[in-house]
Amino acid sequence: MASDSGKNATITVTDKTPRTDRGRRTSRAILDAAAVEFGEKGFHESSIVGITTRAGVALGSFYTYFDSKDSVFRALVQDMSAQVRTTIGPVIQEAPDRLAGEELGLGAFLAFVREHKELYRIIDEAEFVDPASYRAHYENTVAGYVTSLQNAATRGEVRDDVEEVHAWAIVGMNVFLGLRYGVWSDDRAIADVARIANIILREGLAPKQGIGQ
Amino acid sequence: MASDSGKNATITVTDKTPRTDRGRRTSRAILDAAAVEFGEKGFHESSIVGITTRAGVALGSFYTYFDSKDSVFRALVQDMSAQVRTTIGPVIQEAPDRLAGEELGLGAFLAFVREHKELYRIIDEAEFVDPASYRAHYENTVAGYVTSLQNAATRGEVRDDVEEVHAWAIVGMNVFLGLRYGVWSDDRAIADVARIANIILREGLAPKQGIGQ
DNA sequence: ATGAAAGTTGAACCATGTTTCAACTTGGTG
DNA sequence: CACCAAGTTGAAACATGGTTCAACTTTCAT
Repeated sequence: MASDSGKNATITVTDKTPRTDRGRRTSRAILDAAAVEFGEKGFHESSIVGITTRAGVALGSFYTYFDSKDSVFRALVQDMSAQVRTTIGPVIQEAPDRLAGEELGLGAFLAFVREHKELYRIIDEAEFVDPASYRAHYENTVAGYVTSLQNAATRGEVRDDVEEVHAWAIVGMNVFLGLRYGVWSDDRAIADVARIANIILREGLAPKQGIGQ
Repeated sequence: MASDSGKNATITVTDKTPRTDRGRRTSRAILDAAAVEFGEKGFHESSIVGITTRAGVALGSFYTYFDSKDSVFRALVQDMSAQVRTTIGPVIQEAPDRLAGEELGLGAFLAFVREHKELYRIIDEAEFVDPASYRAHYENTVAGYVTSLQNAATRGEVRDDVEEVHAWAIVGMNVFLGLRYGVWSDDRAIADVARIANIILREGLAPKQGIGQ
């Protein structure tokens, strides 16, 4: 107001947000390339040159849109974290009840992981590259689970003492099943894995009771 | 036999194994220091200088016993992997039945993790630094679980269709509980966490049945 | 058309940290 | 006591790759 004349105050926001379409395109290209590069070689083996080469832009352009190697990685983690939530969440909601939702959700998760092995790796590596995001990712996930499970409890769909520990257990289960049957190998049908895991959640590992034996 | 004369064939084994007591001592010191350094700063933030300084030896001594930074890390992963197995295995065995063993085992695991947060971190980071060892670690763990569960099944202690998927689910559950309640925070009593997780394994999440409701 | 803002470029700078190596010390053996 | 293998040392060579920057091009509003 005082020292500036124009309508558009020229703040020193050396914001790295692209201002034109061209910029947005390049920025996107770099982000996508980074996802591929990080997913393929891991954070430390990856290089900015590798990223910009994949993206088909010059090295320097990277710094037009990102502050550092860490910062793209962080951006990516946020992105993936959200993507997972957005993909799986709705699937769980649609199910008739929470436990059925759990099976569908795991199925969707496994499918998603198989389709995006890179994403998985990136989130996992965040434990070391960007611990805060990693923790945030799982704490958010778990928080969502707790709420959703407790709602289900009021509807009598799950035991009424569900709490955080249950949520962490389920999430851990799913994450490992994702690693083993999603990332490492496709040797088992997604539906089978999801079904078996779901039986654990429904009945536990105890031997079938009352069927005679 | 043919070309060598002495009793002790002078092979060119530029083996880095220490030959004297002094050597063994130094080697141990370096390995221990490496465990601390890696556990504290992670693989990539760690440096050889950091390790040798902690160990109280000169930089060069490192290369008397190890080939590279990667190689100590690998040695360490093997070590920890074995340590976990050796600590937890017996605890499970001692239990009256498999499901009880699972609860005791998880308790022991949580205690172990709290006592050795570094170790946990090292094994986890192996996923990126030394993927083969990481995978081997968990595949071994799971293989042990499968055998042990199937034995339990023949004794009627768990459902008789237990297989790999169940094992991965349990391991994943335990790993995440270890991360959350062992590494990240001590805010919950180990026994409580182990008990709740065990109830999941015994009964699942379904609401208590037949108690009225 | 034209000027300025936005975007692009890649060589050069720089920091970091691994690995090598030749001189030196230690400790035990004949 | 002399000798030698084993061990120790840390300065220097070396490699890698993140980050900067000043010149250049494109875009678009006036």
